[in-house]
Amino acid sequence: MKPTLQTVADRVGVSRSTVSNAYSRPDQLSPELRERILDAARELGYSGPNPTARSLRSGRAGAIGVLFTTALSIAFTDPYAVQFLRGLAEVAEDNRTGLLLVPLRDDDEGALEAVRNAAVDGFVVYCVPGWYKAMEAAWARGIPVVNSDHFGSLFVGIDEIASTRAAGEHLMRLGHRRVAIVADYISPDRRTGEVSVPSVEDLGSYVSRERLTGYRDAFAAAGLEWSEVITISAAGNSREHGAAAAAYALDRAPRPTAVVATTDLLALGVLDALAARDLRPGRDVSVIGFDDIPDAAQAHMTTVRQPALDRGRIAGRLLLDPPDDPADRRVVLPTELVVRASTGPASTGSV
Amino acid sequence: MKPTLQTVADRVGVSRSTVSNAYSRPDQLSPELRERILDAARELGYSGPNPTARSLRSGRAGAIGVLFTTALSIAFTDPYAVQFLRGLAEVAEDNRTGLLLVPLRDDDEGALEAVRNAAVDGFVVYCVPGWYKAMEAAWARGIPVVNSDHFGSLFVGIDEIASTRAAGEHLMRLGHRRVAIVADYISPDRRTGEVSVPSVEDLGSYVSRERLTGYRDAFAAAGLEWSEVITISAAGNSREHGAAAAAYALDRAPRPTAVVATTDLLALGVLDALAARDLRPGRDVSVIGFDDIPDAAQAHMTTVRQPALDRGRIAGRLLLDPPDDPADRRVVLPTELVVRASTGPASTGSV
DNA sequence: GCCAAGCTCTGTATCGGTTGAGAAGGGTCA
DNA sequence: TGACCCTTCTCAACCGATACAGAGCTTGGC
Repeated sequence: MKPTLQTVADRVGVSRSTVSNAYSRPDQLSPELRERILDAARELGYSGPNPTARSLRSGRAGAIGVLFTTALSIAFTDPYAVQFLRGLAEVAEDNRTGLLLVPLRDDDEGALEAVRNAAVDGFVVYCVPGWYKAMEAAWARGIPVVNSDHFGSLFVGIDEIASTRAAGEHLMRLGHRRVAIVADYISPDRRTGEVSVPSVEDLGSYVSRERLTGYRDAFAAAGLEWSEVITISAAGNSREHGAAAAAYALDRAPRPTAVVATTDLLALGVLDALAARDLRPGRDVSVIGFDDIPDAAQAHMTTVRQPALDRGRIAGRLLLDPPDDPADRRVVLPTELVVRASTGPASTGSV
Repeated sequence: MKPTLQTVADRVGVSRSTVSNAYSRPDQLSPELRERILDAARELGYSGPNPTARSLRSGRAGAIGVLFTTALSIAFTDPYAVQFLRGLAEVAEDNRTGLLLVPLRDDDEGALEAVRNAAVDGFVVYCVPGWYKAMEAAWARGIPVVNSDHFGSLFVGIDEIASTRAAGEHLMRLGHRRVAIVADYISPDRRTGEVSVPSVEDLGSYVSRERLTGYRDAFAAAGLEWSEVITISAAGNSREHGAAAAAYALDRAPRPTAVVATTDLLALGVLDALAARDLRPGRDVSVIGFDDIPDAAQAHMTTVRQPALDRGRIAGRLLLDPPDDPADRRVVLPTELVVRASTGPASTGSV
């Protein structure tokens, strides 16, 4: 039988409360008694109060739930995601809180159960497209949730629309009129290939929806109809998927003069696809990404910089100490268009 | 006030147990009553049994603790680590279990508390060098621990010594006699630079200790004294640190004809350092890594392949269902020396 | 010398469920 | 008709701790 508080209490001849205090509120008892208690505990092999029991009584789980899509590895493969997580972990660490990764299965029922069963003080929704019911379940738990789409929930993010609108305007100023967009999560079956996105508003994924909206608006302002823009679905957010998707843009005639992507990882894949075809970024085809991960700078890629680390940190703070004022519950961080060599004037050359 | 089982029970007019059964043991009550209960729950905004309370009673936390060193981001930056984690997550998912990342602070006391406070069913020790007391605390919890150094604990790994011995023999066969080793966690203050490692056995990090031992043995068998081998500490396991460390080997005279590293990430850094000096891998200087991450193949780098995904999977299985037979509690997976272009005959040229 | 204030420690209620024994009611079978 | 069983639900104990009120004893101020 594992020792409990009571075991130790009996051994020392004090009450259970006193042993509890020895661990949780050292100022509540004399140092000598505390020492005796800790000695007895050591002797009995008692390694401190049971975390679960403590959680139940104190009402604090000591963990933040992080909801993931199925592909955990993909999530960790994205430097942006890792940075976000790191910011989150930093704050969690300072608050003596852990990070509970909740892998969501593909089947809805399993995902719901996972969310309902997670012993956490709050959830961060992370790379989870809106069509998962899991977000709903998280919200139903009645604990703080960062970045759900629910009204009144906590939010930290950027002005996605304005960010890509700026990028789009940059492209329009350069004279591009044949443009392709590579995006993740815009086809429900998650395949790679050209898809028709008649109304951006109906997209399930928040991020893709907003980023596409920004581009659409910028293009519209310059007189480029959305229906003329080629939208290509990538099966996942990775360099390889980006390259595969880019093929659908680059191998058609007339070839687009610009290919933009909703993430840097996808955009790096587009650059790979250019290289494979001996096309020069910024001259033959302009490319824009999103996030500004370290590799983007190395690749001299134009992109939108967003503060990933800060996003994570703020998500953590919002969760662990939700502000009362509704205005403070939504934080919008600034972004910046970083122009590098991968964008240039539209090539007027043939095909 | 949040609704509880009792709230729902009162509403429907049944006992608390019955409501509990409605969620956890549907076969114990009539379908109609169950429906009525679930309806009432929905109406009251009750989202299922409190996970913490359930854990307390049932004795299952529903999470595996993953102990990390401080730099969470570093851990996620290593593709090997990500693969391992992915294997673990896969098994966890199948067992309706989450992954609790426990960030360990630098100060011992904080780390201990984090370990003692984690509501988990077991721990996986992950990139934690031996000098952290946290491992001790995990063991003291009396729950399964994978890969602690304790006798009788669960273990999944590879024969590190034999792996690097094979790599070392490969190097010896090629005639190399001026060799440098780049390793992480071999200097307590974690700085970059040449360090003296008189006795490999005393190294705190299990992994570095074993891998260096394998090389030492292979070198010794070929008549190369350990004291003649240059050992260089890297401040962390990353490409950049690897490159920085490599400088201490490459910029000396006579220059070593081979530089081996304890991880692929470090070895890739060594290759970067070679490139910066216009030295040809495999011709001017031979390089060997460890892990065989995808980038290693792309860089044509000789390395030791270990099954990261399987390691994660098996770690998970050991933890969630520890075998009774002590023999089954230790799993040693096979490795393979993958010879690529980064190793070649020792260059006999001047300096 | 007396009362208030402080310091230590105890007792009891409670956190929100799960569990196994058993009660009530209806049906089957000889 | 009575013995027996099955289904459906209730009861009371328990999981391992924390919170809070208050008891007993020392101190300190006046």
